[in-house]
Amino acid sequence: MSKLDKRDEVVRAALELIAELGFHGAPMAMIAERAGVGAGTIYRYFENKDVLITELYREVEEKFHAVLLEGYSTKKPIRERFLHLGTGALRYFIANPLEFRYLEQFHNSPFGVAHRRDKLLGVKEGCDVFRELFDDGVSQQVMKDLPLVVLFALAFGPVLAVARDHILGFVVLDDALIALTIEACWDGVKR
Amino acid sequence: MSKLDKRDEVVRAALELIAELGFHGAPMAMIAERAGVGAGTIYRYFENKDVLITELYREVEEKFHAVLLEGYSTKKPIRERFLHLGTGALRYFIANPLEFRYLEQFHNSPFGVAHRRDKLLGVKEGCDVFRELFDDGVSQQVMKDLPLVVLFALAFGPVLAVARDHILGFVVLDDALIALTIEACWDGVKR
DNA sequence: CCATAAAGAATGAATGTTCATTCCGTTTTG
DNA sequence: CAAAACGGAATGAACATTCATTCTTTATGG
Repeated sequence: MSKLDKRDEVVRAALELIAELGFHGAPMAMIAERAGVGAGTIYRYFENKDVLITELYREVEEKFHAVLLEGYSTKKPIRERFLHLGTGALRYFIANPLEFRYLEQFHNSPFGVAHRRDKLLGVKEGCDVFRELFDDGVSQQVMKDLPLVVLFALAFGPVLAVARDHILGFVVLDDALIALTIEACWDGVKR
Repeated sequence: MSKLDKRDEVVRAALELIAELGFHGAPMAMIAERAGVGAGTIYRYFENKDVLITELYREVEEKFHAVLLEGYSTKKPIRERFLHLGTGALRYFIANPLEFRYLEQFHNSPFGVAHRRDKLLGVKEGCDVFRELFDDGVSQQVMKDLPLVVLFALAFGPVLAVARDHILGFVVLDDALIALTIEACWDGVKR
């Protein structure tokens, strides 16, 4: 196994175990075993568990943003852009439950709050796509005149909630239902 | 301090510390100290930490439901009922940030998933108020014809999201903004 | 009404466990 | 062969829980 393979195995194992068991349910020894690696080896690639967690978050988020922005254009009309991002996000979460659960774990943790603060105050790439969409929507009078944060909640609160419910098996979201759900989110933000 | 006082102090301390620091950031010793009580004393009232956590959840949820149902009547029109529950919930969360954070902690934990499953399958009092509202809304063709779970997500996903943002200081929700937010949620579920 | 004993409650130091991290002998690589 | 990578036992800190002891309340008898 090459050097990079090992790092990847650690990251994969951490994703699987933390998504399923949470940060505190997934000890380093367990991650090492799942990765087929000695416990000490993890520390050759990550200074400590916090760094592993944060780095893994970065990778998961980056991959998510990349997929989301495929075929996205700020030239298209607001509504179309909104539906693109909404269905894209929901589809992605459903297709990648481990990533979704990991992102949720991260957001509902001390890590998450700090990170969120950075995102809203400073400018983090990926976030400005949303900010831009909502800014445009408001200034073009297509969306309700509400604070950015509220529009964000109206748009993505339901997406996260249904993704969770789908992954936990409380509902089955097929393509038709995904489309209807995102349309309903649009009804929430549109003027 | 009487017997009941001591139990109450433990519950209060646990609420404060767990809301702020999470289940894993709030050791029993710390809860005991904050409660002004010996570490062993907690175990006279709660078999172990899990029981304390679950029992505290029960109490917090019960209080929340009681407040929510003040002045609520299933006789009123759907929209009015929806706005009552929505604004009621949002106001309550904003006025009681500790309770809100605690509920969030609980939901995003292994405890929470089991609890949620029970709620959706079996019938837990308090939950049927929502179920009934959405059932009525759909059958009277006032709401979109979507699965209960999706309607629930559309209605309360945004409420939880903005409550979180308000409590973390990312937005200030006054009465006017609360009303606008819940109206927007209504736009999401209404036909 | 007091003295005394029994029961109940409370305490916090001690225990055992779990875990992140380190250390050092071994293996692989270049 | 030297250097880097690796493994996994060893270490020490943090934590939930226990339990022998102390304190408080209540009951009893004179």
